Amino acid sequence: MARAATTADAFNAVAEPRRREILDALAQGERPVNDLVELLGLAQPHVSRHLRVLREVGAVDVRDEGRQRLYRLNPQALKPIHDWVASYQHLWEERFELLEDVLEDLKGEDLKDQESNEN
Amino acid sequence: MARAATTADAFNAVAEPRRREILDALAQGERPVNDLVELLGLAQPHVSRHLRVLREVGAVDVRDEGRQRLYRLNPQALKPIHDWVASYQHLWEERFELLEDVLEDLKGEDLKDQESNEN
DNA sequence: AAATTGTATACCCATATGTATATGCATTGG
DNA sequence: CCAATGCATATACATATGGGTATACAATTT
Repeated sequence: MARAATTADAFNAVAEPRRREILDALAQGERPVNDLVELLGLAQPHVSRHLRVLREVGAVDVRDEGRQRLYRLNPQALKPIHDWVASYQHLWEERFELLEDVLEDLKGEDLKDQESNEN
Repeated sequence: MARAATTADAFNAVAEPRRREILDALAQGERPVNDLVELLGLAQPHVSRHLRVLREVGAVDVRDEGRQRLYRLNPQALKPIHDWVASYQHLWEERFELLEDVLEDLKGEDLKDQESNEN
């Protein structure tokens, strides 16, 4: 077996820096292909290919407008990635959590002043 | 040019599901290779290879303990990924934010007559 | 020292990458 | 209806993946 296809999932699709650039560009709004060609400095066929990959994993949507194809970001496709890394976030922020634990303990010992505050 | 090396950065390293599994396992604590072999149901050489990739991108650290090698998660290596996706988070949560705004407005205007909800 | 255990590395293979280049196919303009 | 424009797809190529299997190496046990 070879490496998983770039179209296998968002993780693979987004591993390619150019595709991240494309998504970054589309985060600012819908764009035709040639806009991206200029922005990335890549040949048009390459951009089209990258867009195809992104489309296949649902990271972008297309819309036909005359002879242009307008690509639009579909951010929800990135959510699985976020969900996965987010579960690690507390690990690199452990120090803060420990601090919070301490504060929690302190609060527990004399919490007669406050009762509810949400964040 | 072929696809970027899996060792190019955390994005590429983590695109492989088995490597994510390994990290998930290590999130619960230091483990020797054979533990992971059993956990993943892969051949030992493959696990060693995956660990090498993860080591090269700094996602894991190793420690020698007798004839075992204990691998440990280094969560900070995942931070760049988190930082990148996090910048998109507000986009897929926009709907909720808008909804919250609306609710806020409704509450402000007449907060006695409110029970319908949207989907 | 020899045997055993725990890992790492070497080699083979099929696959699919990303870039390059050329071509195909709509849509719009004359 | 023909040319031009905006994209997509087809083909060619070097690379390196992940899995398999065999082997090498280090530490411990005997």
